[in-house]
Order: sequence, then C-alpha cells, then structure tokens
Amino acid sequence: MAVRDRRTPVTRGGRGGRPTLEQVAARAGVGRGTVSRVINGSDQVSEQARTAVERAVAELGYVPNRAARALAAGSADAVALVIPEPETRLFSEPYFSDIVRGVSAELAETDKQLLLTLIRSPRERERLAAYLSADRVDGVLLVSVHEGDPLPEMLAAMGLPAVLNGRRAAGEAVPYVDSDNTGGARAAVEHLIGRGRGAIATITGPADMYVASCRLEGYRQALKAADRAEDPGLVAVGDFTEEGGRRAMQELLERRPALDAVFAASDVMAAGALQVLRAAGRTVPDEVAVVGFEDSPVARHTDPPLTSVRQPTEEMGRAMVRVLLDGIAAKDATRERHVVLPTELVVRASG
Amino acid sequence: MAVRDRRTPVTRGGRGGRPTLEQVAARAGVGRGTVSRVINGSDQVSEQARTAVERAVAELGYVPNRAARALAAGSADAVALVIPEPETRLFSEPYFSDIVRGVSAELAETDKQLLLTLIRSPRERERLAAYLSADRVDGVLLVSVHEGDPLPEMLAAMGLPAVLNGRRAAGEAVPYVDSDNTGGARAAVEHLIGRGRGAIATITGPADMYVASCRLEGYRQALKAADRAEDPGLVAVGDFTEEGGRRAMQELLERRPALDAVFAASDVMAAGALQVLRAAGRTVPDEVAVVGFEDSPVARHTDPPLTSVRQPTEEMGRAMVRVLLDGIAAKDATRERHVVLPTELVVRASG
DNA sequence: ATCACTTCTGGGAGCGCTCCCACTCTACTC
DNA sequence: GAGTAGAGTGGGAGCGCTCCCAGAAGTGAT
Repeated sequence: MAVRDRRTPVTRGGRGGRPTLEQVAARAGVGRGTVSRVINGSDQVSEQARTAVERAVAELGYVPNRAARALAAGSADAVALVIPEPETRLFSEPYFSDIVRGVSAELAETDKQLLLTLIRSPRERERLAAYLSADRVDGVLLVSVHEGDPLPEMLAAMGLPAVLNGRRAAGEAVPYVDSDNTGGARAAVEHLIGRGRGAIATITGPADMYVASCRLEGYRQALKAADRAEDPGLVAVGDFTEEGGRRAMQELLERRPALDAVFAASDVMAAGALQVLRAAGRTVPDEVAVVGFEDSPVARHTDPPLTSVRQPTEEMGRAMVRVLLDGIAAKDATRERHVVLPTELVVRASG
Repeated sequence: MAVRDRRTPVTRGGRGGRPTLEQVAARAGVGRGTVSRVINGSDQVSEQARTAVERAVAELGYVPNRAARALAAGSADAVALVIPEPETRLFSEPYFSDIVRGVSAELAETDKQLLLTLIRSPRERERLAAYLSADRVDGVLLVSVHEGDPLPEMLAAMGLPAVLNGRRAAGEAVPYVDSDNTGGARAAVEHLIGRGRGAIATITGPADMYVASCRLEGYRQALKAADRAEDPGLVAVGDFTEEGGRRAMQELLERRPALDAVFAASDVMAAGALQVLRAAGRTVPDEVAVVGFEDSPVARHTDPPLTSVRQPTEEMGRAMVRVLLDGIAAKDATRERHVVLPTELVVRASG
C-alpha cells in the first residue's frame, strides 16, 4: 500500500480538476510519452496513436499546464515587453500602443505569452534583471531604451535574447528593429522642396538622442541632394515636447523671419510650432508650410491637419517578435539581427 | 550507485545554473522547508534561521523559480489583462494606456505578473478561455467588454475571479470598477448652465452602450435640477467617432439653429462637432460652448482646447487590481465588489 | 529463419518548488 | 519531576510535464 492519502488525490489548489497529460494517455490507451509527443508535434508518432490522442484531448478538453511544462522543459514560453517609463508618460503615446498591438499579434501565432513590465522607478529597474533571470521569460523586448542604459548589456550577459525598438546609437550591436528615420526625414524635406519652399527650417530633438540625429541627418541629406547650402540659423533644438516645439519655433522666427517651411522631428513639436506661427500671424500652409514626424493622432487634429511621416509602428512590433524568436531559437550565434523598416509621407493640409 | 548520470547534474535548459532553494538551504545549514518559510514570509521561523537564510539568499543571488512555485502551489502568481479589440483600434486610446499604467503600478507591489492578451479575432476569443483555465492566471482584468459578451460569465463558471472596467449594464453583477459617468456628465452640463447657456444640446453615444446612457442621464439630471424642460430636438445620437460627432452636430444645427452649447459624450465626438461648428461659421465658445468627455489628449489639441470631464483612469486601473486581488484571496464569497470613482471637470477655452 | 536496422512506444527520473506530517526542543503548569 | 503545549524544524511526497533510455514491432537483406 502506498503512503498517499493525506491529500485528496484530486487537484489541490487550482480551479476544478483539469485533466492532466496522464489522464489523456490513459483515455487514449497510450503512454505519457506518446501524448507529449503528439502535443508537441513530434513526427515520431504513428497516425493511429496520433488520432487516438487527439480524440482524447478533445474529449477531455485537455490543455497543457504551463507551469509544469516550463519547469520540466526549462523554458518559459513567454517573452517580456519591458517599457521604461520616465517622467513623461511615454506609454500613453499611440506609438507604444501600436507596438504592443504588433507584438501581440505576432505572438498570438506562437503559444508564447506576453508579459508586460513597466518600469517606473530605479528600484523596479534593479529588480527587473533578477526577475527576468529566474527562468521566467525566454526573451525580452525592450521599448524606448536610452543611450547608456545598461539593461541590454545585462541581458546579453545573462544570455537572455533581447530586441530593441530603435537603435541607441549608430552601430547598435544588440538586435533591433527601427524605422528609417533618416529616409523619412529626407522625404519630408524633399516634399517641402518639391513644393517650392525656399527657407526650410527644422526643429530637432535633443542632440544626444539617436533618432533626433537621424532625422536631422535626413534633413541635411535632402538639402544637399537639392544643392542647397545648409543654414545653421534654420536649425533649432527641441526636446520632443509641445513646449519645446514652441520655444524652438519662436527662436527660428526671430533668427530667420523669412522662413517659409518647418520640418519638426515630431508631431507634438510641430503642434507647438503651429501655435507660435499662428500667434505670430503667419498662415499655414500659405506663408509657412509645416511637416511633422510620427503621424500620431495629434497630426490629424491640429489646425490645419499636419503633413507627417508615418512609421510602420505595428509592423515594427511584429518584426521585433520575429527577430526575438529567431534569437531564442538560435540561442548561440549572435548573428546580425537588424531590421530597418521604411516610412511613408502622409500629406495633409499643413504643407 | 545511483542511476543518474545520463543528464548533467547541472541545470539543463535555462540560463546558467541558477541556485535552487535546496542550495540555499544547504548553505544556510537549514532544511528546505525553512527556506521556503522564510521566502514566503511565514512567521514560524526563528530569528536565527531567518537571518541565516537571508544571508544565503543574498550571497547566492537566489530568485525563486516561478514555474516550480506555480506548479507546486497550484497558483500562477499572474493575472491577465484581456483587451477585446474590435474593428476600432481601442487599444491606441490613451484611456487604455492609462489603465495599463495603473494596473501595472498596483501589481508591482505584489509579485504577480501582468499578462497582456489582446483579442483580435473570434477564434482567439474562443481559445482564450482554454488558455486562462490551464492554471495560468489567478485572475482576469477585462477591459471594454460589451453587453452580451459571455466572457465574464464563462470566467465565473470556471471559478476564475474577474473584474471589469465599466459596467455592461445597470445592475452589473460581476465585480467592476467604473467612473461616475452620470455625475461627470451632470457636472459638465451644470457648468454650461452656470455659464448662462440656454439651449444646451448633447451628442450621445450609441443607445445600447451603458456608458452612453449614463452620460445622457447625467445631462438630463442637470437640466432637471435646473428646472429646465428637456427638448428631444437637442439630443443627437453619435457613435463615439469623430465622423459620428460631425453628423450629430450637423443634425443638431439643422434642428435647433439657436443652440448655444453642446455636451458631447466623448472628446472625439466633440472634436468632430467643433469642425462642423466652425464650418457653419459659429464661433466657439462665444456663440456655442462645447464640452467633451474623457479629457483625452485630443481635448488639448483642438481649437479651442476642449473643456472636458476627466476620469481617474490610472486610478481605475489600480482599483481594478485591488478588487481582483481581493477576489482571488476570498476565493469563495462572491461579495459585492463594485467601485465607482469620481470624475473631475477640466475647464478649457471651449466652454 | 536470422540479423540488422529503423520506427514507435512506455515509463522512470527529475525539474524546483509547496505542503504537511512527524518530530525535537523549550517553557510552562500542576 | 512528569505532563502539556506550543514553537521550530527537516524532509518525504507530489504538482504535471519533458527527456531520454530501453525495449517492442516492423522491414528488408542475407
């Protein structure tokens, strides 16, 4: 007689007695191994056994227990989406929502789960690594990591695959998915040139942000391609906020009153610029054309609606997952996994 | 000789050999049970043992293996945030972002993980229940569930605690956290009345949505409280989209050209109304005052900026988690868990 | 019929925890 | 000094899987 009856033989904690793999095996008249093989799509199973198991699974409504599987297999079947959330409420931006949608969509085709982690304090940041290390996730998607953030390197050291959205700097080593910021900016400015604008100003993001420098680079490329000299007086630095956009526009107006176009490195800054232009009595787009970047909802609600550069945000989310899964599968080789997706200019009334 | 050397004694799959509870026990010179007790904060541990274990944990950098814990304890230490995502890209709305932030913030204090699940097809919807049932989560947060959706009842039948954000209908039985839609609408309309507006129109949401009827009810209450008769001609039905707002405004203008105020049940519809008013040559707020609902970013970027009713969205997220954890803890009693949070009127230039 | 493969298959062992029983101490009480 | 509670503790059993090793069955060549 076995010594086992202090606990009810039925499942203890969880929701009602879900069937186990063992029960499926019994019902199908096969061994556990065979059921496991069928569940995991091994081809080392006879058709007969397969059908028997599949029927049993259906009849019992069997769903594998994730924890048990993770424990036995040593993998988590989950990836984490980590979003550092500094003072600004970055996550509120539709940009992130779109990324999440893409991620979720692509992940739905796997049976991996999506674990959402917002980091809102340095303390949480520290605990994160420990959390992630405890065999809880197979990989990490990092959104909006800033230059100098040690997280990617920490993950790499732990051997945890990771993917960034956006490069932290030129020559980013960690796998990433980015949009073609330079090309997008260039297209925007070329559009302005094509419309006959002569004095095209730009409001950039902070100089130490790589996106910002890419977009500025695009602006320069377009000017150069059109054989125009670049006038430093037409470049003002913003900080990706509306207020920053206002200040920068003010500055530009003072320095170069004759400007007839502005390319802002973000829609929000463009919105700020629009306000200043109006206050200064300049009509948009007649006297000054304005183009933004991102094609956020804001762009549709400014007056006039903003011409802007659209990023394939959702697709970026999807691509991130593909790159990550790739990295998880190839566990060893740190093969170059860099994806840059094209942007698209959306022309509206502002320029 | 034991029969165990076909597999390396070291951990197999996962990232490098993380220490196990057993190793911590050995190092601290205690049994597994004691370590477990310390980790889980039991008070049945002597100070001496506790310190020894704590030191060992620190020295080894021990982090409990989640899968093992879940398997042994029969609980998942995770909750799912389920977001049905119909045609409209609901998730992009800042509203959801804010909910997520609240949820995440509140959850960070527990050691539960947040699992994000977007449902974008009926097929995914069907698979969801099976997924959730496999002991994968301890509870479910449901965002934006529509009337007639069987999900909450399915979860209840499975014994899985769930919390809704927003009621599906009056007398909602499932635990929920909602904002005071009626009160918010009432405050908005009272504000309009207080500013001396005489013919106050309203653009409502779809009649079959409970939120919509609540906001309409608030409109009515305010009129009644001011002893004003309600004019059906001043009520137009929208659908929470910008286009719907435009149509409704058009309709109102045709029916009641003399109206001098509009309360729209959402900012987006208010934005649409604003466009129509401008096209019709009406100045806002001089000739017509406009108030929206939600205080979304759109409200800050319309021209003029929109007076709107702010919901404590992030706090709603937090409250949802609290209610859910409560439900998980009290596994049996389906005690009334209904929370309604107050709103706040944010006055801007539009009315 | 025999041997060597190849394909399938059952089931033991073990993943790292939590639970809980049995047991050892201490500190009181009478 | 025996008797009775606790308070603390160790460790066996088991959670539901995956892995992998032996074998059983089937196939073809000799």
